[in-house]
Amino acid sequence: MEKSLIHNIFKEVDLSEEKILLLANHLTKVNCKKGELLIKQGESVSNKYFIYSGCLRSFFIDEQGKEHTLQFAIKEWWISDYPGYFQGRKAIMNIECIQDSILIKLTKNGRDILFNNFPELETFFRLKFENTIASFQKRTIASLSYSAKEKYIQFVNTYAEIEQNVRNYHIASYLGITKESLSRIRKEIAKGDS
Amino acid sequence: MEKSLIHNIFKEVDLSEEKILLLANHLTKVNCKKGELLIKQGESVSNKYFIYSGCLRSFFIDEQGKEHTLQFAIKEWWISDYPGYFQGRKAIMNIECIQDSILIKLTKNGRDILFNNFPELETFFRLKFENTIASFQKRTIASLSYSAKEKYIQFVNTYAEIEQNVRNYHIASYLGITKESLSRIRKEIAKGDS
DNA sequence: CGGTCTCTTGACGGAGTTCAAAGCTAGTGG
DNA sequence: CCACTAGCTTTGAACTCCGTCAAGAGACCG
Repeated sequence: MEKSLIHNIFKEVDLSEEKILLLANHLTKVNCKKGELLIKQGESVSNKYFIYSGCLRSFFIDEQGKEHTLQFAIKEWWISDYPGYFQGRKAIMNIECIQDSILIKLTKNGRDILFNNFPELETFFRLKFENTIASFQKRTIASLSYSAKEKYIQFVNTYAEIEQNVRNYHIASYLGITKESLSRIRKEIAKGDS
Repeated sequence: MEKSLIHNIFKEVDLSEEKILLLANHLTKVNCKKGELLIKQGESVSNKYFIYSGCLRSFFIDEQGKEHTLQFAIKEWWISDYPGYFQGRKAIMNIECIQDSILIKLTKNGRDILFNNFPELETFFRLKFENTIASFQKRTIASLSYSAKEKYIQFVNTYAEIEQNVRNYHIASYLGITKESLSRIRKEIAKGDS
């Protein structure tokens, strides 16, 4: 894989030539078309993906067949089914490509090898994880405390770039409301702001 | 601090005498009475706590003065305000001792020193973080997909030990419902099971 | 154009909230 | 050992937000 991509992914890490080579051997570039499913609920999970460009989402289908979006991921984010990737379980969610995307794939094996040979990488991922956990805490607070309208406003403020790239009904399913409710909320906000 | 406690905290790590000493220098045992607040919303966050015995919870107070429980922590769990601890922000939540507890405190400084001198510890915490992230994903799925009754049943099944140690109104605020709703749900379940 | 996907609108229903009051329970002191 | 209190839980009635179902209006693409 190209060196420039590797620098793009591991911005915060000081990389020797040797380590770049090591990384290049364990990362794979993947082109992915809109609509493709990279991970499927119930199947085993081998990879984690870095988004170089494009947009993905993870979602869960419940017993009634309803979709619930867990996460959107745009450029420079990582995405996977974490119970599957970290704990070796079957995927509890799907990962879907919602725009043509260029991804960098890291397999579980590759990851183990890199962690064993490359302690800085462990620090790199630990820091990412800390930020992820902090974000999850904030999202949990939002979902416990805010009304549908407040959640939508916070979403737009926090993820303006994502909001422009995804369908409204995906946002609704991320916020835990129906597309009809979101439509009414948007109408109300438009009215109030004019 | 006692060596036995250190083994209890870092079960998965192979510890040399030297490293035990290093750990002992940076961990502090804290006795904490029911009702004490260890971290307060809006203040800075210096510590992370391992629960040796007892029970804590983290909660957030919204603009209307309502409490929302984010997490319970019982023995062998870690707890803190993560946006504060990881990212140096002011605490967005409170951490309250809900039973007389014995805690092990790890300061941010202590943590940095330990990470620099002790790579295995970085691995130890990375693995903890991975599990935390996987749990957050599962909780997010639950909060998006399940009815109040289903969430309560899942909570009882997953955290039976916690359920016996905390007040119902704390559980209600963890599930995102009112104490009255939880009371009605419990009544319904009791009726249905008999 | 014609079809499919997305967003909007309306009427109705239901899960959960709110507010107020009463019933429990456990701890405290006489 | 009982009485009192404070904190917790339960119950009821009215209300509200959001979901459901169904239909229509745009928008996009071959």
